[in-house]
Amino acid sequence: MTEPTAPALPVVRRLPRYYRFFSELKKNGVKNISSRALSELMGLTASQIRQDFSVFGIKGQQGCGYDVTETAAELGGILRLDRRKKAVLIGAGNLGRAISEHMDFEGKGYELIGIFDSDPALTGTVLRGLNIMSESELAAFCLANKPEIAILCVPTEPAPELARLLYDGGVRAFWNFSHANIAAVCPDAVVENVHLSDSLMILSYLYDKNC
Amino acid sequence: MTEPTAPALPVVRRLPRYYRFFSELKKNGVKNISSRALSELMGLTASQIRQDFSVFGIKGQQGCGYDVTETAAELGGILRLDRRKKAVLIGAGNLGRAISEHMDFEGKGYELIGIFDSDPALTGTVLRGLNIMSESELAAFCLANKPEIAILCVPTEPAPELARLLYDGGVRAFWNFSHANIAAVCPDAVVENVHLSDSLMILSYLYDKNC
DNA sequence: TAGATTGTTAATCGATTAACAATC
DNA sequence: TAGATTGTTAATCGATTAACAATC
Repeated sequence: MTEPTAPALPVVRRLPRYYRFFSELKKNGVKNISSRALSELMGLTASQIRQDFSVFGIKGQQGCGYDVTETAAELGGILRLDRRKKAVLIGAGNLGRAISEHMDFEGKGYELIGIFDSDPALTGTVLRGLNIMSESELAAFCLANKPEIAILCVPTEPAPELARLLYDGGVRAFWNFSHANIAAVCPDAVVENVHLSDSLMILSYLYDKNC
Repeated sequence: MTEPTAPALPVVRRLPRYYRFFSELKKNGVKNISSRALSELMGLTASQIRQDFSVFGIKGQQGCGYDVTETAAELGGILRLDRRKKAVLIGAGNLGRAISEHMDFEGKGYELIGIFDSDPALTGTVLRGLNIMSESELAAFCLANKPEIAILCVPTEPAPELARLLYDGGVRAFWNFSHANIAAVCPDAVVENVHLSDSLMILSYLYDKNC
């Protein structure tokens, strides 16, 4: 009896993009699309699309492709955008403020329930309709409100300790903008890293190569 | 006579991380490190590190590993962090403001020389020491100042047109935070996409799978 | 029915890992 | 010299692509 293997990460990482394209097609009133037509739109091979979809049991119909509305809903369901997730944001500096005001959390099932910062000057000021709290209140807040996900917009140095505090408060998912190794201090938590500076360095490399 | 093949993209994407680790080691006064010790630090295999380094001609010494200072410098050179690059930022909303104030551009060789926004209310206000300009001034600014790189912090809809304007003004590299397909309208430009919302959706998937 | 297109299996391609002779 | 560790080649593993029978 073999365990059903989890979908490969490269496939998972393509899901949000599929979701975006199907949402867009739906908005444009497109009813069906073949893997062939979608492949041209997305710059993938039709084979890969069919292969990816089969991993998640997304079914089309021979002769007329995939139902746009149905597939969009399935992709959203696989990504669990419907599932309600309570989130806290740690760090209300430039990045934290931008993330809190720029992202469409609700559209992805996230509910931002608390914002924390170590700077006393920020405590009590309002961001996205929430009073910024002191990091000293974090542990008690977690116990009382049970957030599941934390967004780490703090510098690399304080990040591991804060992550551990959140972990001990029950948080098991981190959206990590720092360079700290969160996985190392939070076993069996999931960590999605966003390394903006790495991305900018890669651009520098690619640009120069291109010249 | 075969063309020397360009380094594979997965290897290139690991370079900034190597650079960060070597910079850190250097800061900590570490003189040498073996691929084995580094592999444990970074969570990679020693084989992969040696393989990656050999792609870029980074040499160690049998018996005592890689010279930290030297390797850090080589990695920085490969990433062209030394090379001066003039950049413009398009879009001074939440995200644009955060990026402009949060990122260490100088440390990566970037010089932010202009910020643009379509909102007349923002025109003339100061951000990172620069007067925000109207997008109507963009074409003339490019002709006069020759930026090489643009940071796109605008919504998806206006992004392609703005990118094309920049492209016509000589910009050949885009750090793209929108969902627009910039490559489609800017042939032979390099595009590094940052899709924050995709990242947040992946976290949602991974978290739920983990439960 | 005939044409289009899926779902899946097999083939290919590329990336990672293992092994080891060379050598500091 | 002996031990450690590289640089590189060969083996393995995994992901992508091609092919095609099934079928709407």
